[in-house]
Amino acid sequence: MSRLAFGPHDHHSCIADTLDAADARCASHGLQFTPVRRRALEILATEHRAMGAYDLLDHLRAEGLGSQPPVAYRALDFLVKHGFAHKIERLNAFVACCHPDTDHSPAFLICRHCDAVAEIRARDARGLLADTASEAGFTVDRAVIEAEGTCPNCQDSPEAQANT
Amino acid sequence: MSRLAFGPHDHHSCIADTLDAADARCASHGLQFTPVRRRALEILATEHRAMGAYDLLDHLRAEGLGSQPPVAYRALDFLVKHGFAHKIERLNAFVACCHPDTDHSPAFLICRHCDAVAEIRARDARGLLADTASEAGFTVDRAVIEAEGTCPNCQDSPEAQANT
DNA sequence: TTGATAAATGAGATAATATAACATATCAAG
DNA sequence: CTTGATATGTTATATTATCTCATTTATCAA
Repeated sequence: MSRLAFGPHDHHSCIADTLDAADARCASHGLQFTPVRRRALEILATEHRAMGAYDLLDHLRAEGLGSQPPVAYRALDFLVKHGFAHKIERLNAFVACCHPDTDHSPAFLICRHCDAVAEIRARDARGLLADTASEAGFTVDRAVIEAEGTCPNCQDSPEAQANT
Repeated sequence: MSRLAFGPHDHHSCIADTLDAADARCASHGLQFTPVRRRALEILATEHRAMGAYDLLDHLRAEGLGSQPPVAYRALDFLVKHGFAHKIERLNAFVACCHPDTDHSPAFLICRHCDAVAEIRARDARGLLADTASEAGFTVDRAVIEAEGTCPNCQDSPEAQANT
C-alpha cells in the first residue's frame, strides 16, 4: 500500500463511486435508499473523515432532513448494517466505506494528531485472529481492528502534531 | 490456546495474582496505588467481566469510596494507563488485565450471547497490522483488536444464546 | 384498487457514557 | 516546614445513544 491512503485523490469521483455503488447495491438487494439515507452517505463521503452522529445530524438538520438524534442514528444504522459505512469504535464516529463494492473486513489507521482515518484491508490480521480464536473454541463473526498512531503527513511535518 | 480462556479457573488466586502484580509494579515504579484505585482493580478482577464505569461506580459508592462519575473514571484512567486494566471499545467497558506482569498488546474475544470477554495475546495480528501500516507510512502506537462472536460455552448450549 | 402488512419517519423524552472546572486535601522532596 | 505535584470531592455539563408512540409511506397479495 502506498501513502495514498492518506494522500490526495480525486475526491469528486470518490464520492460519486461511493454513491453509485450504494445505488446499485440497494437496487439489486431491494433496499430502500431513501433521501435521508442517501444524503447521510453523501455527507460522510464528502467530509471524508470520521464524523460523530451529532455532526451528521447538524448537516441533516440544516437541510431540513430531520432534527432529532434518531434520524441520524437510523440512517447510520442502515449504512453500517449494509456495509456502506463503518463505525470507528475508538472514536464513536462513522466513516463512509472505501470499498463498498466488495465484501471485506475493514481495519482502520487513526492518526492521533490530525484525526485522519484511513480504511485498509485486514484480511490477514483477521485470519490470524480467527485462528487464535478457534483454538479457544470461539467463532468470530466480526472484528474491530483499529490502529492508533501517526500518519505520514504528521510525521513529515512535526508542527502539525502540535495542534493536538 | 485451550478453552480455558472461557472456562473455569482458580479465581481466588487469579484475583490475588492481579493485585500482587499491581502492588509490585506500583511499588517499583513509584505509582500511588491508593485505596480507590486498588479497590477498583479488585472489583474488576473479582467480577471478571467487562464492567461499565457506572457499574464500577455503584460498587465504589456502596463502599463509601466515592459517589461521582469522576471517581470511577479517574481510577479507570489510572488502571488503563498503567496496564492494569483495558478498555473494551466495542462495549464502552473495562476489564482487569490478565497478564499484568508483562508488556503486551491485548486483543479480546467478546461473546455476543453471554457477554463474556477473554483477553488473548495479539502479537501476530498486531505485527501484521504494523507491517501494512508502515507500508502506508503510518506508525502504530496502539491497536484496538476486538473480535465479536460466539464463545465455546454458548456454542455448546444453544439455549444460552436465546437470552440475548 | 384496495386492504393488509411491514418499513420508515417525526417528535419528545430520557438513558448511558464521559469530561470540565474548581476547591480542597494529601503526598514527596528539598 | 513549605512548596510543588498529585490525588480527591463535588457540582455541573457535555457527548453519545436509545426508547416510545404516533404517523406516514412503501410493498405486495387478493
